[in-house]
Amino acid sequence: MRWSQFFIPTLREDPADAEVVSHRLLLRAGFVRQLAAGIYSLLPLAQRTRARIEQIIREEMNAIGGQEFFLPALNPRDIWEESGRWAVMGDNMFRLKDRKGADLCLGMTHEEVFTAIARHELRSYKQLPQVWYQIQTKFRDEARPKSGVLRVRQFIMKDAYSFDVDQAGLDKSFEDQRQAYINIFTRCGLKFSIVEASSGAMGGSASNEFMVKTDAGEDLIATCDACGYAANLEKATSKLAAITDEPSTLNAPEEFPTPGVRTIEDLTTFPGGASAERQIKTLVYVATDANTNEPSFVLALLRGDHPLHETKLADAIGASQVRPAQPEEIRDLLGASAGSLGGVGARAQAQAAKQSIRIVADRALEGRTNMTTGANKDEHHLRGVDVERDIKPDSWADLRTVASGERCPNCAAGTLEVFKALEIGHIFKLGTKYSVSMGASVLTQDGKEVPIVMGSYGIGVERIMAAAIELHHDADGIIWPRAIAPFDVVVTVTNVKQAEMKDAGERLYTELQRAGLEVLLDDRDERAGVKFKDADLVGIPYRVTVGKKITGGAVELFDRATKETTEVGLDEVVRRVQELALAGR
RNA sequence: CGGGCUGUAGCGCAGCCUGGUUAGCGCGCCGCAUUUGGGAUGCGGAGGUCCUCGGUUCAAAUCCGAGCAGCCCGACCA
Repeated sequence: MRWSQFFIPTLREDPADAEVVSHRLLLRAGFVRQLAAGIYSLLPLAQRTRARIEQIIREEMNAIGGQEFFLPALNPRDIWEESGRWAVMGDNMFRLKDRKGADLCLGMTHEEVFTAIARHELRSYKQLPQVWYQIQTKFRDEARPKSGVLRVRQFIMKDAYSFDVDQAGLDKSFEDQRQAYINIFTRCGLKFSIVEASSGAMGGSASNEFMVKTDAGEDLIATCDACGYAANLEKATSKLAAITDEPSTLNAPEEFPTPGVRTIEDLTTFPGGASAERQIKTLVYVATDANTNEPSFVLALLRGDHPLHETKLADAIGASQVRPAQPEEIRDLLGASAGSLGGVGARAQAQAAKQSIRIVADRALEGRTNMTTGANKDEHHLRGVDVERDIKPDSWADLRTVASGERCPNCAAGTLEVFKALEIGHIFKLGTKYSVSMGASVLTQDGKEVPIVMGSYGIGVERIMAAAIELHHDADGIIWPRAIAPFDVVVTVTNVKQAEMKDAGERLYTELQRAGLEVLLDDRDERAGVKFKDADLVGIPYRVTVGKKITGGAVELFDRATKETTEVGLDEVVRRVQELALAGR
């Protein structure tokens, strides 16, 4: 392409609304323009990068036997009713009606459509496994689109689905996808972590997220450099130093007045109180059951200095969502305000209020004795509490949020660090959630009908683009990883009015293209400085500068990443660029 | 959905509080000249429903009301 004819609307100044780096640079370098909140147009440069990313994805998907489809984005209501997600998706789903008044939606993901195909066409174990994928537009009516292309309402996703006859088959398909993802993101020049994650409303058993560490991300992950342990904070655990409780002289908890004490912190300084590690934190939640949608009360117990992770609580009790109880709800239930709550006698209190509660205790409380907690009576606490003897939790679960500096759960020496991260891919073992609800089954070798065991695997294409920028940029602009740059090399003619330079640039342009490279020829009648600035901003990995040295048969080769310039003879520049650029593919 | 902020030329902004000639600045854009290796200089020029609707007023970018849109924080997020 010739720059003079190619649409690259670069901006000199930073756009006012762009805060995150990738957003700012995608706008400034002429890759995208915003149409509405969370809706972006990809301009020709972005379209080229997108095509390269998609090509890498296709190659890796095909390498594990994936077959490419293209499904409709416009979906009828009925399949979403069958899976139960017409209701579950709530306001996040774009809905519309056709002329007959029938309900339609725009696809947020495609489990339903792929499963609808599978149930009609897959009959026998002999047809399995199948790995189906597509690269397609997804629609999600985000409550708050933000951060440029990172959180949007319309985006491109590679979504893949595997269909197996049994769990062992799924394990293999999942592992294939995992390896393909590693290849894809590595080829795209991204440094990433694979973390254990909660599968949430997708259902299913296991899931891995592919995360890029960046402050532009919205997730928090914990990683251990020593052993490579990595988990989303909604799953992460850590090793705690053991606490030895002093034996209590009490056979039962003893109540004592604590005027003015409203928090764990207050009680640590209260005469006769207790340090935070020796207190039990009692939180009241209202949980919505994932199956029945019925609300119920849950008491979550944690060590006084440990924060609750709500997703862990929801996962632990099979709730689709949890919310903190309102102050009035708490008073009706336990007869006291937050600040004086406790698990001791809580069941009886709730029963008296004609409510039932479930008590879930964090594992850090296992075996703990002689602790202090609220008495369910305002400004009174109990001391000498033995968690198992006096509270008898219904279940134990990991509920606490880990923090930087805690010990790795997976190795002896490591320490956890918590980082902000951006999710670029997510793979799920779905199991039979959709095949059962939508009736997709096959016959096994011994003639038994079994639901197909499914997996679901997604990659956000624009997020790869944005993550690459978050990771690779400097004060002058983007530094594209070579494999996904919109062009391999830009030939910059410093002065197009000088015939010798112009001609040499044209010749190089042709020769580099013949060598199999994607080449941009900067043939604009601009000053050299403008062209250098633009080339840096757009982030093309290599620049061949055709300038005054052309009279001596030499040009300059500029490396965008290192900013090093080397003088190269005209006769060898094509070979040099070819070596460098193709090495990155 | 709660809280905060913003809407004036393609982009970045001033003007608004305290209403009053022709709405201004920088960048970009067009023409000419001189320049030509890191976002040139001079001269000339084009470009505006001041977000929308309604109200107050002799007079509204400016005051009042409603609405719409965008950004940020939070809640939410297959």
